[in-house]
Amino acid sequence: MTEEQTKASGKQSFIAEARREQIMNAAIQTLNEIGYVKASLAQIAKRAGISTGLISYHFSDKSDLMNHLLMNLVEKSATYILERVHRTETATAKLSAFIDASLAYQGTQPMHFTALVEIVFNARTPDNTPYYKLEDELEEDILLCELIQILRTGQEQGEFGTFNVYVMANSIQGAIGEYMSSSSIRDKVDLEAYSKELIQTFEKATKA
Amino acid sequence: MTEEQTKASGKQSFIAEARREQIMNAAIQTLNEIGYVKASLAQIAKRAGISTGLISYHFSDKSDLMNHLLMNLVEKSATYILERVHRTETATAKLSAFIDASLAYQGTQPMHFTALVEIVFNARTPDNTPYYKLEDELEEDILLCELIQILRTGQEQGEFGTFNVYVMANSIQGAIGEYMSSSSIRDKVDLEAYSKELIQTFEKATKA
Amino acid sequence: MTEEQTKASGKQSFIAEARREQIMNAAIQTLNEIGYVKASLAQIAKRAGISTGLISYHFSDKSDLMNHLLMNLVEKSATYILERVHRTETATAKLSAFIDASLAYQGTQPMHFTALVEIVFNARTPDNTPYYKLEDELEEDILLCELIQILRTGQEQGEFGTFNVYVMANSIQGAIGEYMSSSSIRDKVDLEAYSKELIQTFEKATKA
Amino acid sequence: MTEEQTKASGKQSFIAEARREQIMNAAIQTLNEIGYVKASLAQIAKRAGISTGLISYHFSDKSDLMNHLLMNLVEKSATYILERVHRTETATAKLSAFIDASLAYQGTQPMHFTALVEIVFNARTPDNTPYYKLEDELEEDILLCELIQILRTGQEQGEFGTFNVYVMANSIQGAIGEYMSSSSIRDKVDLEAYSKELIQTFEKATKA
DNA sequence: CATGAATGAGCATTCATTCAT
DNA sequence: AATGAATGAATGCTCATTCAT
Repeated sequence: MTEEQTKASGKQSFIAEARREQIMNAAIQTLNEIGYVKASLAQIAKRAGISTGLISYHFSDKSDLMNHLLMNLVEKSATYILERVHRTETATAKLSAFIDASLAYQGTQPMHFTALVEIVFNARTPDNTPYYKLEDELEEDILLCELIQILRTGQEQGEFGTFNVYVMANSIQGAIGEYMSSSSIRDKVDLEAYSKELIQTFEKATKA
Repeated sequence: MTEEQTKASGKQSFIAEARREQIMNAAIQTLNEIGYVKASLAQIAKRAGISTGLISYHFSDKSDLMNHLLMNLVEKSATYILERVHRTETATAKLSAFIDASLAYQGTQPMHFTALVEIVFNARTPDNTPYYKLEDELEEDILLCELIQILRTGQEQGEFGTFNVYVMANSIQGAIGEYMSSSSIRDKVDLEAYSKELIQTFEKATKA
Repeated sequence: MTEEQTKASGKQSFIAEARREQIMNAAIQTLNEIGYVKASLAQIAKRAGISTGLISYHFSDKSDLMNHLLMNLVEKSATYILERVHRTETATAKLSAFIDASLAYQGTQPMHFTALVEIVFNARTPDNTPYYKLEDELEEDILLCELIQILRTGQEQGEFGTFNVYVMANSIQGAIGEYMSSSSIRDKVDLEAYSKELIQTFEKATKA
Repeated sequence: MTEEQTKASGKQSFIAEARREQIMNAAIQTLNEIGYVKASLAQIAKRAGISTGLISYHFSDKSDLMNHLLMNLVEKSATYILERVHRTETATAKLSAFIDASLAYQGTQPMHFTALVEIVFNARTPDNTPYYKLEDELEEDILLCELIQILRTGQEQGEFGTFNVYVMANSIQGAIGEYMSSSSIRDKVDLEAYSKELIQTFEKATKA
């Protein structure tokens, strides 16, 4: 590749990348406003202020768009959470940070979380397997691995007692996710209080 | 109403009810196979072996069908779980029974659970509010109330320590639900083991 | 045919005739409320308080129902108008009576007139010729013939001047019909005043 | 707007406008051939040689298409008639011109007239009020106003006698319209003869 | 890179009609 | 005589996608 071509393609992919970003943001907005079922390319295009065809130009498919968006959302949330977890030292502190950061991210980016839920619970692979039954190569991968690692380390270093790390990790994730899915709990307990309570709950559950 | 009329209308509504049941079963199957987004009336009719128009004859709407199905599924699971909970006496036993029965129901009726999830996470009210952000008048209502009641009674009778019952109830439901949504945990831990571990986890978390 | 059979079939056709009458009345109501396009058998049945199938039982076809209704309406209006025309003697008086009775009938039976208009301007023969372009065997037949006869007699007896009787008859009918089709004129001139004016107009137009 | 933009948008809307025109012409043809009731988008599309979806692309609705067509037809006929009326001077001449031009237009554009009748007598507002009971903002508006104005001026200037202008105008329009609706008169009297007779009829009826 | 035009398949729904009861 | 159940075709409409410009 010549230098000129590099420049050219560099510029093009910059523009293209900006456009893709714009489309994905419009998709997030659309998913929040009308949900996955009604989130047609036309609706997304309308919110992006562009033509429908342009989405097809930048993404090979509707599912391609949704996959890219999903990866994007997963990556952002994982980055946010892991960054806060890695600042701490002990397993107990890491666990607290994990719970706190997970909930905090959902609180600061509720549109991102809703979009993620809409995709995970609606999108399916070409052979009709739903994403929520796959959960490989997704957030769960990275974040669940981290969580398992924290629990395992805590057990090895005597901070935590004995329990099945997979079950515990799964429970923690379920408890975190449930807060966002259920509005009834959000009406009764605010995010900060929920976070504190959850940390206490799992400190008791994990302690030696 | 004369006896004859009773017979006649009884038979008629029996036929109609049987057909509605058949359609709802086909809908469960369809939701499992291809998901809510693709679950068109045509697809459901195909699986029921009937014409599309007949669904419209028995249900005023597609949303009417889905709402009836949702209520049906919620009712069945609640009946199953509560029946097992009510057999026990102490709060601790009730909590164990609740967790165990919830997981057992999902284990014996995985298609029902998937269908329920598909509806809750995809259906929306006419003003576009997703069902999963409503969560009133749903399973959560009855079962969550029961769970909260168990926790509160346990605290009053000194079986459980102090914690926010709403947060704890929510965490328990999240931990239970996560097992069905995540196939990675099901590959590593079987239902019975998961149930035992989860009971231990929340016994520790709730104990005085 | 034995006497018994006669009785029986007489009773049957009496019941049947009553039912047909009921269905046609429901059809009139339906045509007034929602118009020909939306006047489905289901809508008519709903207003008659019977099942859809019963209409199909009593009328071979939807067009059969509409044809019977049309004939019925035409007959009723013709009877009403001709009865009043025949009471008078001179051509001038007959013409006045014709105009007055035509408008009076529309005034006393506006639902009948609307139903008639809805059918005439919407129904079509199997080969797609619209009824309003046929106008044979219809009201126009009987009433137009009468009108032409009145005009012709008037000319022969020197009451009227020379003019093309077909054109004059057509104009009179158009002027009468327009009053019911156009709400703007009904808002400005009431039925009685319109009738008087119209009579004067055509007295001037026809006089020797 | 720059010159380029003008050109571009001009060309684009030209293509779109041509397509809309084509669709409306196909609709006229369809209304003539099979009538309003059967004039589905599919039938119109078939006659236009395009896909059904393209009609939905260019018109928001079926009623939108019909409304645009109606306005189009009304405008064309009004332009034709008024242009001929405005060429004359006296009220008597204007009245003759009005009658003659109205019939002539129907004679040269019989498909347009039929299409107009089909729409007016079948289309309904969203609240089910038929167009023929509205008759505001329609042909009647412009042409009826002109007709009333002619009659009023004729009376003021002593050309015409005393009569209710609304009733006379309504009668004239009824007499004109009836010629097109009734094939029996068309079989007996040709357009030109009818026109002459009608002019004479209303000259007598209006004269001082 | 971007658009608007266009397609054809699919959607939920309604329809006239038939038929067993 | 009358019903409710059932069908299959047709309706208006939206969709993801393609393509010339």
